[in-house]
Amino acid sequence: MTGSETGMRPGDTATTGPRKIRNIGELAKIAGVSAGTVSRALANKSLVNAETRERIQAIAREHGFRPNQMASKLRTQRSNVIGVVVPLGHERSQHISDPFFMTLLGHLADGLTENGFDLMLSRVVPDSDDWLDRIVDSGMLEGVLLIGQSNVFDTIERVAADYLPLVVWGEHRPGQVHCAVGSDNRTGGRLAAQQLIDRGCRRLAYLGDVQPPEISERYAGAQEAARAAGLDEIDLLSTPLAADAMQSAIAEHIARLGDGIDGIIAASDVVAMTVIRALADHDISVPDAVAVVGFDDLAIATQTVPRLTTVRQDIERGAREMVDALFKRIAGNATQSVVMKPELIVRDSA
Amino acid sequence: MTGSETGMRPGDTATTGPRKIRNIGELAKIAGVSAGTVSRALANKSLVNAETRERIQAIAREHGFRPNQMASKLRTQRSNVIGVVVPLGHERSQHISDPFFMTLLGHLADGLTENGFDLMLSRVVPDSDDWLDRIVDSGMLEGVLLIGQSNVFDTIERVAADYLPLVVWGEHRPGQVHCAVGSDNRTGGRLAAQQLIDRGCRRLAYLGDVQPPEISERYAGAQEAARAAGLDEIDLLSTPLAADAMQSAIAEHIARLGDGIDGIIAASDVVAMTVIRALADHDISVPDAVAVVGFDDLAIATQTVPRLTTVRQDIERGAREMVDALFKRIAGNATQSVVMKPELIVRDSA
DNA sequence: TGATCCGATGAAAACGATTGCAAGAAGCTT
DNA sequence: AAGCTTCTTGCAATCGTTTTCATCGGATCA
Repeated sequence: MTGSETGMRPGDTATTGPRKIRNIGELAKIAGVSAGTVSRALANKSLVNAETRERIQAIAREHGFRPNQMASKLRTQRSNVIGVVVPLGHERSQHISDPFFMTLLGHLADGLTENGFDLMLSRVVPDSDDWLDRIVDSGMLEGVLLIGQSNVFDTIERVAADYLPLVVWGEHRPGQVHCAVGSDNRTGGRLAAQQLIDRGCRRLAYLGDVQPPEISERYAGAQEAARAAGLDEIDLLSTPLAADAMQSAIAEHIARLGDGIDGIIAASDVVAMTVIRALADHDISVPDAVAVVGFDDLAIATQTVPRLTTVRQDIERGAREMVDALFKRIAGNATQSVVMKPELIVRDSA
Repeated sequence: MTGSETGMRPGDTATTGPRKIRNIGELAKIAGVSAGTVSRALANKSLVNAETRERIQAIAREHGFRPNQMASKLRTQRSNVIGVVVPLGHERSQHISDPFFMTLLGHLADGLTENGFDLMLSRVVPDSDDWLDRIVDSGMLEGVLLIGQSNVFDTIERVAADYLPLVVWGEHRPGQVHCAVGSDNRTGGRLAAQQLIDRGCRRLAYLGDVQPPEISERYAGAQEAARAAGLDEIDLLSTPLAADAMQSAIAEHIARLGDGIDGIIAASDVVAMTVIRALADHDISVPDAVAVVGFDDLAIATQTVPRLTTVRQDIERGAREMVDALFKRIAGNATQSVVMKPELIVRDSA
């Protein structure tokens, strides 16, 4: 591409030496003005004469000079950085490679960059109990987005009590302090179970880890539906959500499935996919012998064989809601939690 | 939920007022020492008397005070932040939700946090041609990891010429300036094709987007194997790598597959999975009628039906190599590119 | 003509930590 | 008792911007 052979910066002309400008003061000297003027010129403030402004910007461009952000952030007390934090409370290795999380992260990244914010990513193993405090008053972040409540709901509540610009993906419990964005998981769980019941399943099992509130609500919802239909209690086959551990756990569950289970509710699409794979290992046909419902409606849900019947969360909208709420809170206005209606998507697995 | 009603910070005692300490100077006043001493005490320097050090730390803990990072970073000229950048050159919407990328990102996050670095994530649509310059001399980053060369190889070369702490995931071309970590994609492509040839396939197709060097090398490698075996040229069925566009493109390719193609080489596992799904739509059995080989060996490769035969890249090791190389470069030592040997993993799809 | 006002610029004070240097106190040596 | 370390600590400069306030020339107004 242009200039790649000479190693020039994009704005370098052949005439000017590439001597680096280290700070606004040096540039000021070259331009024959004061540092203040340079600062204003580079920020495109109208206070400086249009002509000098352009001259200064030209010099900056030629030398590939960009003002030091750290100094700027320090002076203005605004970092334009949002922390996106994944608490790995119940599972050390989960999540960051989890497609659901990735999808959400992608949309968050879009929303934040559109608004001129950078995104600082942290995976945290919440040990010391002030993990969130450390993040919140590191002085680097304008706001924090938390992905999932994991098993640290109470910590979140405590911190949210004095820290406004915090928005969490997860469940909203009545009376909770922190602003959460998420789906109505209980309804979602009910939808999943109902679909199985409607297609004639009589004995259901739930595969997931009920530590995170989102997941346990889904289980509770499913349980409600089963009860309402006069079915037996839904078996809870506890399943870690981290990819590797999940796989073996599910394999075991399926291996000793036996006793007449004909419908499986999976805590997520990833679990559902793994379940289907495990069932295939035992030559159990889906959905004929056992029907399977997922949760999330990720991109992969349409790519499995058979395609997943699943409860859809609108992740893109969720990301938008999180970003919106965060900006309102940064501006100083509290916001309500957002609970989105989940939707059952019927495909082939149930 | 401890303390959530009173809004106390974790270390607050009941006796001290929760009056916030704003900076090191105020803390110094409270402790009856100078700011310098506080700074040293909080940094655990041995120069301060052990007793005063503890006293100062105790006060800090009580008031939940943490020194302002921006000021610290400005003064020390070290940010302890690494930029992880995804250039979306050829496809605006790809990647960040791409499981391969996510997996790599997860391992990078681990490697960086273990070393006490934060991770700043950017998706960039390289338009203005100084996108990378902007990132590199934003003054916020100690180093940059680039995920994928996309179609911006030349820009990377130009910037890498004067910016040492830059490591890229991707292909290493002979004589290239920038340090890349990646697989031997040509060999990988050859392995994939050879597997198909060995099991008797006679007419092969390649599904992928050949703009990114990694991908085009895989195609080239496959082509070599086909040629060596005396087969026809491998059809290149151009396929975008962004999830949504990919799906429809693949559906179309498969729909008019017809003419005797019996082996498909997919640019990635995600492509392979989508292909298998599309084949199922046409009741074409895998691997009997058409065999499919993927690339990456992601977690999903073992979960599909049938399981993917694929060319494995060791992503975890790749992340480690990237982080190691970056740290060496931050320390001022140039590093060589790392080209990892790919490995064929035979499962059920070919 | 003198009083205002305006637009453009410079000087200097923040922002909040870190750190080299110097100095004071103690302890030791001779 | 003078001279030397050895510890601790304070002072003040520094990192590089941003922004308030003052200034100054020139234009406008009465």
